[in-house]
Amino acid sequence: MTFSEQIISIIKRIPRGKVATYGQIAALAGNPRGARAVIWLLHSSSGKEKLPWHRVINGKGQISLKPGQGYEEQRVMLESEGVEFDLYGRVDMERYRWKP
DNA sequence: AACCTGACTTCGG
DNA sequence: TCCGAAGCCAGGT
Repeated sequence: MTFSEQIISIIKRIPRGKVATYGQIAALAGNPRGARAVIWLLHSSSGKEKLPWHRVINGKGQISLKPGQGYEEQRVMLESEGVEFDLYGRVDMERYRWKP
């Protein structure tokens, strides 16, 4: 299994209504420092691999996409799964973080 | 092989 | 708790 394949399979395991951080995924794939590599993968494979990319957010518990660049879409996707956002667009990690 | 990019993370002030 | 700087990874050019 290559690092990239690990990332793909891991993201596919994230259950509905839960979210994971880039760093968390990288760590599960065996590379605690590979958060940025995860980003690259989402860019290259989110379309063809049918990944639940919307369940991946940053460590602060918020969506990293900019409004008009996919932010709204991701937020709607998550809310439709039951994930709630506060006034600052952050989610309660203690409650929604995916714990494998 | 060097350099750049990207939806990050961590640490110090 | 918030902001900026520095560090890190994989793939493409």
